[in-house]
Amino acid sequence: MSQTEENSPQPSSGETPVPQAVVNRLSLYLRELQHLVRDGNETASSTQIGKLLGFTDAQVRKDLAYFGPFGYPGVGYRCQELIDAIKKILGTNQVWPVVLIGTGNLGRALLGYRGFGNQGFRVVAAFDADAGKVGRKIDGIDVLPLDDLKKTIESQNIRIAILAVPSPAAQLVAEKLVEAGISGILNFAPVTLTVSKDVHVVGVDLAIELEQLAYAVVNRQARE
Amino acid sequence: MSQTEENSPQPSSGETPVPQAVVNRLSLYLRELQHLVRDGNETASSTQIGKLLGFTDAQVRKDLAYFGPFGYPGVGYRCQELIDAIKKILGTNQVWPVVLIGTGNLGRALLGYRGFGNQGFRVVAAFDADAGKVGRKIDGIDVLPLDDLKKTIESQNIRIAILAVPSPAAQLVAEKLVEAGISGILNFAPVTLTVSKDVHVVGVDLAIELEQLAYAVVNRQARE
DNA sequence: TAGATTGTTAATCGATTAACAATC
DNA sequence: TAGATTGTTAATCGATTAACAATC
Repeated sequence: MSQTEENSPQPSSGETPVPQAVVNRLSLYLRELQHLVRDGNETASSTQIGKLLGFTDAQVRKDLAYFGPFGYPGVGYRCQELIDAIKKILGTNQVWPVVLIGTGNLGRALLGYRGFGNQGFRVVAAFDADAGKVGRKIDGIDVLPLDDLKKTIESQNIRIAILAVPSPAAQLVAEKLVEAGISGILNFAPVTLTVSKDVHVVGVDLAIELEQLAYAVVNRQARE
Repeated sequence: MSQTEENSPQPSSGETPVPQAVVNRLSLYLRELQHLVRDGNETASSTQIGKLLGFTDAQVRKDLAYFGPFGYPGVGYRCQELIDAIKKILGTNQVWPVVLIGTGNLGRALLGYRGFGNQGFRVVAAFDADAGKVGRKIDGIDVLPLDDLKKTIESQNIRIAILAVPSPAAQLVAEKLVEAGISGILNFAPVTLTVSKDVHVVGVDLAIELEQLAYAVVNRQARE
């Protein structure tokens, strides 16, 4: 843990803030670079990276340059070095303990999801309002009662929560999370959460993702 | 089914294409309007809708106006009417049959997810490469062998697939889907899929979503 | 009518791309 | 050195916001 902002390579406050779109692509660069390393590549140029992701080379360079001069003229970017740099920027060079609320269908799947661990996140506890589910272990993780939320979050200094409860409960649970000191919520309930400005919410609405596909298919837009 | 583009209210090709960001927000408007109706609201103004979602009133009006003059000056938008209009635009005024590939942790959770049905999607079949899983029924849906993919997709005229297979298999399965005639893929594998330009891919990478949260938390950006 | 709210135009703001000197 | 590729500036492009006449 210890996700403090000390010695982070982000532009210090006061400078141009990094656009959200850039931070999003940063995660994609990271993922792609990890694949490149796995395939045995030592370096990659902005053109190569861009081709893989469908971006222009200029965009790749500009995005990365927000955070520092990582590239080597004439050579490109050293993959592993850039991976380490991006992880540090995103804060995933260390492991974040996270809690999961809601052990329904989706919650249980998320508990078993291996992708989190690979990228610097570890679900340390699960919570459920249903007394019948409390006390179980799912994929080795204890299911605790909601009453233990604050205690757990405070004692383990947890900053991020995954919210996978039914829609009608989402707002209330979100408020409990904030009250317990959480600063980031990954919300799977298809509702807009209202939280104070210093709490960050990323929403994943599976139906919305399908709707976007439906629209694209109906309008048969060829990409590019 | 019959997701043809006949009598859709989208701007006919040749006119200004609607920005992707607008289509994304359209889904959010839909979701919010459905909540408003559930709460007994007959009409809503652009200011109200914007407040709920954190957008300006001007943006709400401009977004909606891409698709037609849905509002009533002095009154606002009639919620149910706008819901119906947006559904038609997105293509979800009819039910889309979809297939799911991969019945691991995540795949099974998606099979049980109720949110799809509410929004115009129905999973009609699941597929798995593992012969041991084939033949089962999960949440009432048959698990079929990958060999049946093309047959199923063609016979039921399926356009959209949900891909929840392990990363190493994703690209290959995606190619099979495209070969079978799929035009839209909701991809949960943390890889960039390479498909022909007329196939649409929406990616959901759960680790990336958490990374975005981590960045926001580390940089403790107050929103707004 | 007066009040509310739309659709739309013009102004602003921000993000992407192209181009190129600097670098290895 | 020649070739490749960066970081960055300026130009372009697109999206958001403000303002307001038109409408109910």
